[in-house]
Amino acid sequence: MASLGELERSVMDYIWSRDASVTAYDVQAEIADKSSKALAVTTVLTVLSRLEKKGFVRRERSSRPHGYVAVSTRNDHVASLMHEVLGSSSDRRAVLERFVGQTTPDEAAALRKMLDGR
Amino acid sequence: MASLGELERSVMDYIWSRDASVTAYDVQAEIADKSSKALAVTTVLTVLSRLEKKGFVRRERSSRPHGYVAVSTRNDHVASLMHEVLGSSSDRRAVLERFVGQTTPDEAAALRKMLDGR
DNA sequence: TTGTTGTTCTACACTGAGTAGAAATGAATT
DNA sequence: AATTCATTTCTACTCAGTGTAGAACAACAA
Repeated sequence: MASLGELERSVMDYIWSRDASVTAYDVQAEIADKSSKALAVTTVLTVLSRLEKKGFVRRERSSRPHGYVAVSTRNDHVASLMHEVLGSSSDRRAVLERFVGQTTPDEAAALRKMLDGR
Repeated sequence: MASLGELERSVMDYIWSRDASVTAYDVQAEIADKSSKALAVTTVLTVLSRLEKKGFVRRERSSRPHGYVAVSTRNDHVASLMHEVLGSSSDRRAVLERFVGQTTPDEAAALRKMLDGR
């Protein structure tokens, strides 16, 4: 799976935090705000293009400053990543064993409740 | 957390599969065998050094062809990775929800059993 | 048609990872 | 001790990915 650089991640974090579509200028402003880093808008556009290529965002070419939206939610993405990591193992059971073993008690409880739902 | 390149991963896979310590020559032979890729032993040594620096292996300098052992088991490592990914989220519950949602029925059953153990 | 705003193309620098030779080191043997 | 062979370290090259942005191009409004 394609992974993200630091700036790419920042951009995705912002896009994930908004559910409407955002423009390069929005992103630029946000980065300037959060990290006191003044990026050229072309830089942001390059990053957004790469994110589109990697399948993280979809671009709306209809509106004039193009709008960008996340393809999947952040939570779905993280969950997928977890499954991907898990899948890299030959013994999934054993890994899950370790995984729940390293889990806090209330998270374990939450997990149990979720599983009961199914 | 430090991640692994493709060759680094192959090397770790091999080291994880053996529980005794291995030498650069062992690794070299294994790679040659598995991937029909003839690597110089210095290449393997470089990779092993990097893995040591990243904390994935420990080096035994006592024996003459140095021995290398994995610092943690593969399963522990994968489980840690999963926790790391999960930790990158702001809403752990929500992610876990998605995670168990994407789980096969028998894996869910296994999970339930593990949780009952605690 | 011209100016303005937004987008694409191209390019450069930096880092991590794959790769390995040259040089240095350690150990065994004569 | 000097020599030789195995092993390790140092250094260096390449390539891809990412951060970065200017120059060139396209779309639109006045």
